Order: sequence, then C-alpha cells, then structure tokens
Amino acid sequence: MDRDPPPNFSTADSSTNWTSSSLASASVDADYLLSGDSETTILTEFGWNFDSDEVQPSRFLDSDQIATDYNADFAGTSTGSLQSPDVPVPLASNPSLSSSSSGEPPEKQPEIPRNKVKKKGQKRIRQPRFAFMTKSEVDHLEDGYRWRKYGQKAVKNSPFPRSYYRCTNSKCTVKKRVERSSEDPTVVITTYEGQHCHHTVGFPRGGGLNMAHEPAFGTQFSPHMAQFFYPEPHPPPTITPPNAPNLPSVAPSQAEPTNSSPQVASDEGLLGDVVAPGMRRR
DNA sequence: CGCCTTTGACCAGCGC
DNA sequence: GCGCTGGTCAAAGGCG
Ligand SMILES: [Zn+2]
Repeated sequence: MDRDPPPNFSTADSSTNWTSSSLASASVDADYLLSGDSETTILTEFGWNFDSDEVQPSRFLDSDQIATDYNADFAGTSTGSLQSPDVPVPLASNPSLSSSSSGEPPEKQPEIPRNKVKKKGQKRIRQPRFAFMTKSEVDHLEDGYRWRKYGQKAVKNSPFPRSYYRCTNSKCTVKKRVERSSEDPTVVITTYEGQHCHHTVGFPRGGGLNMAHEPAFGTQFSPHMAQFFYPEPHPPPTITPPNAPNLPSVAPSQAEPTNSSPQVASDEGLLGDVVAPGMRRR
C-alpha cells in the first residue's frame, strides 16, 4: 500500500529558480536574530520552482525570528552585529579542510578508477529548503526520520564543518544539511531539502494522543511549516506567506544553552509532532 | 551481519 | 580562462 507513492517531487524540473550556490556572493544581510528567547527559529524558506517565472525565491519573513537566505548571511556573516568577540571556536575541530588551497600532499592516493561523482548530464535540481535554527549541542537532531550521513565539508567562515545527511529511504530524496553557527556554537542550523514520501520511521510510542494532525504525508519539516507550506501531501501551486503570527510562538522561551537536552526540551513545539522523545536510539 | 560514520577525491557552477 | 566553494559519491572501517 504505502509502498512508494509517486513522490511528485520536482513539480517543475526545468524551472529551478535558485541557482545552486548563492553563497559566494550575497551581500550578507544577516537578518536572523536568534536572540536568546527562542529555542528554535525558522531561518529561511527557499524559492519554489513551480512553473511560473513569477514565483521567485519566496522570502517571506515578517517576524524577527524568521530570516532569509541563511546561505547568504552564513557565507559572509559580517553584519558586525552578530559578531561575537569571544567566540572560542577551536579550529582544532577541523579535521580536514584545505583541499586545494595550501600545499598539496605529495604522497597518498593509491590511485583508483576515478569514475564516480555523478554524471555530467545530471543536472542538480534543488528543492525548496527550510532552515531551522535550533539551540542544541548535538547536531544530530531527531526529526523522526532516519538519516545517513553522506558527506562532511568545512564551511568557509565557519570553524565548524557542515554535515550532509540523506534520508535512508531509497524512494526518498530528502536531504538534510546540518551545520553549526559560526557565531553561536550552541546553535545548530538544520536545512531540510525535499519532502518525505513516506511515513516516519520511528513512531511515537506512548505519546500518540497528542498527534492531532499527525500528517502521515506532510511530515517533512515541522508541523508549523507544514501548515503554511504543505497543507497537502504535495506542494500546492500557491503558498501562503507565513506571515502568520503563529510562527514565532513555535519556541517557548527556553533560553537555556546549558547542555544535556537542548532541542528535546522543546521539541514538543516543533518536532514533537513528528517524533517522540526517546523513540530512536542513535 | 548489517548499518552507519568517516574520509578523500571529484565534479559542477559561478565569480573574478 | 582559471580558481574557488559547495556538493556528492564511493570505499573502508567501526560499532551495535
Ligand atoms: Zn524520507
């Protein structure tokens, strides 16, 4: 039954509005003000590529908690306002950046058939992305789905590397990007890309009474976002600007950067509907 | 035994 | 035209 329903992902494969990386440039706006009041903050919402050229990178953010183009500001982060003077940021954390910058290791590489990394004709189609800012020390936030890490890269301007995750479902093309804020090591930015075409793996056992709207098919990012962007299994042609004042209320004022259970503390507001605390193991 | 994490290398797009 | 960054894949290893 729920084997593999047509995901219907790329509504318009040839529209891909956003052009991949827009970080190199960007004027850097850094709008995101993750004050210390919220635990989770919806960072951005990237453009939809439906079929109309009019639909541009939707950038609706009305609240102070929502920001746009996190990619941009992240690449540059130079507003100066967020600049933390005493950000420890131990660079030692960097396992391996470089790549093609400084010298080049003369040795290494057993040399093998280098015929991987995608084909040439394969165009990179990106899907709407949603970034969430969550205050937590663990970058592996449970969202109810199983992810497999497929890469990690050091981000410029950020002492912390970025991790790339992909849904373990073969039919699912949802990807997740997790990285830590360069300014606030306690803040983890999780960027979701795509929609899950399957139900959550783990199931809320013992806490399923609260799942009033348990969207078996719309559980991709967060129930709140789903209401605004994914009222239906598939992205509608017209999205309603999340100007709703309900967004900010997503996170309870749990300003407690301490440690232990950071995001779980308030996941009942964001992920609580998708995943239950303590359902997964890893 | 199976699954997932880790690491290096490669590619594509974009900027300059 | 070259260089850079981001993004992805693949193989091996580790852990449960
Ligand atoms: Zn999935």
